[in-house]
Amino acid sequence: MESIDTQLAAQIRNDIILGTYAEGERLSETRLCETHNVSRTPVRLALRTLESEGIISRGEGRGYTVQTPSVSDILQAVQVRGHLESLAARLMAQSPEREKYLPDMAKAITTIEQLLDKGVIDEPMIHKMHTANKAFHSCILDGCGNDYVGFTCQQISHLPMLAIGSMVFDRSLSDSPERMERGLFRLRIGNAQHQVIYDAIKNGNSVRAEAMMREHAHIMIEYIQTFEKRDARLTVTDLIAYSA
Amino acid sequence: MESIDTQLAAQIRNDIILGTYAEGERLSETRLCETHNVSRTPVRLALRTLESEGIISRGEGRGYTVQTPSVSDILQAVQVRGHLESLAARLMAQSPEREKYLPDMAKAITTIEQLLDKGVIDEPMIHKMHTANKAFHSCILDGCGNDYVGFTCQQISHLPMLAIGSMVFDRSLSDSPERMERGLFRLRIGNAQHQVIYDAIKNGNSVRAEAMMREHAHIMIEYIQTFEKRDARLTVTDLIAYSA
DNA sequence: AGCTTGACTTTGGGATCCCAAAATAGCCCA
DNA sequence: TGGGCTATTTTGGGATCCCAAAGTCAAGCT
Repeated sequence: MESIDTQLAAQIRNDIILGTYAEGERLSETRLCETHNVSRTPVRLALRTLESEGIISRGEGRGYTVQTPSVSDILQAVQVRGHLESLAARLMAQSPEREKYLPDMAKAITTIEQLLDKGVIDEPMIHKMHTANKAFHSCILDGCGNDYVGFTCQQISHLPMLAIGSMVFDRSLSDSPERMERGLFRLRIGNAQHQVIYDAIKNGNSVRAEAMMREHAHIMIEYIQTFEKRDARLTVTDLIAYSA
Repeated sequence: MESIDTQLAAQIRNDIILGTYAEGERLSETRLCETHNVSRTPVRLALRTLESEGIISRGEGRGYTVQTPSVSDILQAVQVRGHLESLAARLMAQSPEREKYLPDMAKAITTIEQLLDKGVIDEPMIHKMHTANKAFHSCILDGCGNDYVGFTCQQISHLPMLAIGSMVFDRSLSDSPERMERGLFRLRIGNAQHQVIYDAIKNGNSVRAEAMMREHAHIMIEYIQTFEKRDARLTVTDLIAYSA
């Protein structure tokens, strides 16, 4: 059982990300107590947590002000995470202990390959893809030997699309076969990059590992930007619908 | 006036970093209440803060366990920060709004140059150096256009040597003139790198800006490693004494 | 009428209390 | 004597209370 303050933090975080509160709105402890039917103790702990996440901020005077993340914020955070992952890839390629993680990485690549060979993108497939992708990326963060890379990634992982191994799926691609094909193609490119990253890390080619991971991370940014082009009014809520 | 929980968090953090608590020690809320003569409310808030900083962790069961950072941890965190700063330098070189920060950066470089020309390293000089260095690095983090770079840097800035603009000074260098000269030489190299980074950012040369910032960050790591070579039993406390 | 000042209200920080879960220790039975 | 079960104590989560500081409003003064 999770403690109330953790749940509460999750709820409020969700509300903020989904835009329930207005940007810059001041939220008071007592109000949150009433709306969520809890006492002030867990509320205060939850607010403290959210403050450290940067989702709310304790400005001058009373009360916390809401900092609703925008699509542009998400893109920025994705860029930071990608950059950190590229460091992780480089470090792992130089780490003597990388052997331990290589089998899991290879397995993740194979799993993704098999999923793609089926040629369909549906909910269970997306879920399995996400699991395998997460496994692959976690291996690199864990195996790089620098705990702070993973730690700093964690610090922004509460944002939408920023959990480790998050992927973007165009939900509209099941509309037409050609779009589906395009979606699959993009995912195949992603997995080909996984393979290159894997080989580079295995062979100790740190420069190539870092460069390819950077490119790999860049794919998500570009993909999100295509969404923005398609719909200039893209919201964070839309993005969540696109993420796994 | 700072709230009690903030002070308390700072105190406990300090105690942990200085090694007052044993690694893996379980610290209980009630105990901290007695030792610091406060009630449990601020203690709980402080522990929450420290948990989000990764200095303590809430493992299985009761109580928090202390995670004393080691010299190796500091080195890892410095590496992460350096990598993030290299991203910031690249982004700033690509940002159209970088103009605004260029004068302050130039000024910081000039200030450091003038301080170095005096040829002495003493406390007030170190303090001024730190201020100017901090100004330079803050400009890049602020001017890169990606708020999350600075944010993630903040997340590890509670560790020793990881505040933005932290510098390393060999306290033993005032012993002999040749050591002093060597210290000055190292600082001059650092400022020369500042100049290169500044030029690269100004001219929009993002590749060079990133590469030079990476090199610049690497200097601190190497320097700390020379301390380790000199004294294999180097502690975090020693490091703090070396930092500005 | 506008400004100032003082009373009242709101709100957040801190302390204390209560309770449930967990750790511990002791006890009983095989 | 050892293993498992229960009783006791410890500890942390949540609620409530108190107080001081900040905000607000209104009345009085200029």
